[in-house]
Amino acid sequence: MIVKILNQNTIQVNDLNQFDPYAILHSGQVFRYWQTERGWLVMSGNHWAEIGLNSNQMIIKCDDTQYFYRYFDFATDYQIIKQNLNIPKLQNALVCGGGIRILQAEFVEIVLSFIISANNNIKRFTKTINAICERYGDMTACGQHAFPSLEQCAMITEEDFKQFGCGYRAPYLVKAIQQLKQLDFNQLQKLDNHELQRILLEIYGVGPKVAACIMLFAFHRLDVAPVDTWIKKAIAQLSPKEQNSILCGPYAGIAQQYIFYYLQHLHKEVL
DNA sequence: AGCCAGGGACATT
DNA sequence: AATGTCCATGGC
Repeated sequence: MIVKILNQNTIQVNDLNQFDPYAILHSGQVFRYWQTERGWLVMSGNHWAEIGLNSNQMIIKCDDTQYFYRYFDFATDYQIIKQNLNIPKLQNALVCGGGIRILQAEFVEIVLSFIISANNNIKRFTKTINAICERYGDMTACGQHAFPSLEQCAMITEEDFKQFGCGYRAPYLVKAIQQLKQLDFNQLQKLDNHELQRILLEIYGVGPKVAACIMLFAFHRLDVAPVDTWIKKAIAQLSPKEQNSILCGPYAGIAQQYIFYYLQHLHKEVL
């Protein structure tokens, strides 16, 4: 077993080869996390979890173990997935980010976060997202504000979004929030990739890349690979066949995630 | 100072 | 269907 649920608020992680909190949190899936004395604090929607070491054991203390068992995808064995991703050009990235897991984050939070992410940089839009949460989201027991509920989001005006630095994406967000009211996550979950993508692309401000992020990070469609400017540059030097082996297949989304984290890691090393 | 950022809407061809 | 242009704004 990857983890053991000790009680209602505690998960013990046994296999650290497939759980690297730093890599997971810095792989561009989610943006509401903070470093603490012992490790990391993560918020997803209105849920929180603290990941840290207690007497040499990796422990997750959280408000809801069932929620975070699903969030961290602990039912999936990533060792087997990694064995299936025996693509030569992927091995460096796989060694670097071997502890990455694909999270199952909140639908509304992912949609709005990635609309804000468009043609933006991670540092900047993380600030924007957190500022919106601090203004409109409820305070929680962990000391951080929740991501605003859809009802709370619906109170935010275009001018408000602009004040938080959303720029030209402000009107996208206002309309997208109204459209989200008409969608039901549980119903969308039943759709196949093609149908789901078609619906997501109707959301104002959502194009092919953001739709792919929503499908991978909120709907856990592991075969969907978002292609952003970083990934584009990385695969440009590969042959069509190599590109195909990475961006297609049942775990294309995970392969892409290893590459994205690897690029970010190298970028930081250079600086 | 100028390029870039986990792109997308919209017009033009 | 494919391509081109414009977009707010801070990080670097």
